[in-house]
Amino acid sequence: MGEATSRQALDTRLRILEAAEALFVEHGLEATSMRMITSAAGVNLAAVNYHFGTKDSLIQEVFRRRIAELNRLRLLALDEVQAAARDQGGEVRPSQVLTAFFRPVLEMASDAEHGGHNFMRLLGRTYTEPNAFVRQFLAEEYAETLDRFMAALYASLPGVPREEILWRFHFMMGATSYAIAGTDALQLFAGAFDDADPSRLMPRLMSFLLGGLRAPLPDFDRPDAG
Amino acid sequence: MGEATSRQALDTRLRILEAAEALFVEHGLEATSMRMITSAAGVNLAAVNYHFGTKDSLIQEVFRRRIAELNRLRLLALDEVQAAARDQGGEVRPSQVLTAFFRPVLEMASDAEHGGHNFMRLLGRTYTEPNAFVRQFLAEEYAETLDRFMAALYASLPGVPREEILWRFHFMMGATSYAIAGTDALQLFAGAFDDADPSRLMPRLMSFLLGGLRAPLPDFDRPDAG
DNA sequence: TTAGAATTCAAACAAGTGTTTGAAAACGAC
DNA sequence: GTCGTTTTCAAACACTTGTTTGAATTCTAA
Repeated sequence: MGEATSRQALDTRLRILEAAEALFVEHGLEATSMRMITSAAGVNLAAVNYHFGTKDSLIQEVFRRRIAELNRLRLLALDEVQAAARDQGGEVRPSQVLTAFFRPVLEMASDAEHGGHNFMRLLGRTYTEPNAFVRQFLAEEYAETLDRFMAALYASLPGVPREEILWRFHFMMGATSYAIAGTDALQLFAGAFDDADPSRLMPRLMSFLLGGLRAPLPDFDRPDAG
Repeated sequence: MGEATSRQALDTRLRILEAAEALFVEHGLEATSMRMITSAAGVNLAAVNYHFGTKDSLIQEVFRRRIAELNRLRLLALDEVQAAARDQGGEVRPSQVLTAFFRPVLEMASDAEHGGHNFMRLLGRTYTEPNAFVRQFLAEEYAETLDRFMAALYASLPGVPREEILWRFHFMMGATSYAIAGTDALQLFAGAFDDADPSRLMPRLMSFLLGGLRAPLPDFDRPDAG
């Protein structure tokens, strides 16, 4: 773009990003071709390469802008609960840390107006994405945010082995990923989710996550104990 | 194959299936080409089309044979706990239902000898697979097993709304999927899993899942309650 | 050993892939 | 209006994709 970028050029860039995002959700990264993207966006085929360089760079940009916003909201929420705890001389509770991390995801996922809705369905499955460069890039984007949240979670659960907290946080991300995907992706339970009200998803998921986090620690000598 | 199938032809079929499985795990379904499969299997390019028809049929067969075995083990385990409960005049406990469903997955995933190890990593992410025909096919393969397990879980949790049990089971599948993927796939928590002993994964996951299943039901009027 | 089916193989097929090119058009500042 | 830059466009590039073909080979059963 260089020095001057016309309004129309910005528009083209944006149309490509949003068309790509929607198609990535629907068909996956590999199965979405440049021609599918450009024709959906109503722009010339060469526009992607002109504005983004390569398809991989476009993929990267699709993820980058949404994750940046998502992590901004997460860290803002964490700042707030930590400040409130300091003011009251108390400690941040584990549930507050979880809420700060997972609420922004669900809110973006259930927000039909902005494009976040589509994207969150994409993000959930990208964690296990085979494409190496996507994985690498995603890990980098997440690193700082995860560090801060894990530190907060460790502090809120003194005495609990960090290894266990880490694993449980990992499990929680899986549950959340399916929570988002399940609202409109594959229906393994065909037509079974009668009550798929997105506003009820958050409390549903939060009570499950908290239950899992607070569960008795595993006894490695009695593996089947429940 | 028709009337006679030579030992060598069966061998070719099997080599293709196993090469395809390994490559699907590593690169994904779309990104794995016929030529990658046949050269990894050491067979001619046309062999896939000869033995399986199309690439999609091959994909289907890769999933079918593993899922069939997985669900066989699951239903066997469920039969056992249900028979034991009948003999003792008691009821099946929720933890027993969960163990019957999730233990076979983790056992196949941690079994390095048979090919199940690779496959489970693939299965976890296929639940959110964009490819429509794969989703459709997977839902069919799972239908009967899921019906029996959900019925058992409902029976073991009288008084709990089925809608909530369904959602929680859905969350559990997500947590399990990440549990398997996380042991060797993307390391969002870079190098953080010091203790990735597969034999400890089962108790770790089970205590988390049970904690989530037993969590207080969500209060839709106080969404943030924890 | 021989007839017939099953399987393998090299080569080619049409269609689709991401990317590049160079000319045409649209733009913003003077 | 003019100049120089930015952006669009149609066309082509080299390459990969899944699949098909027909001949050569291997197997099985009589």
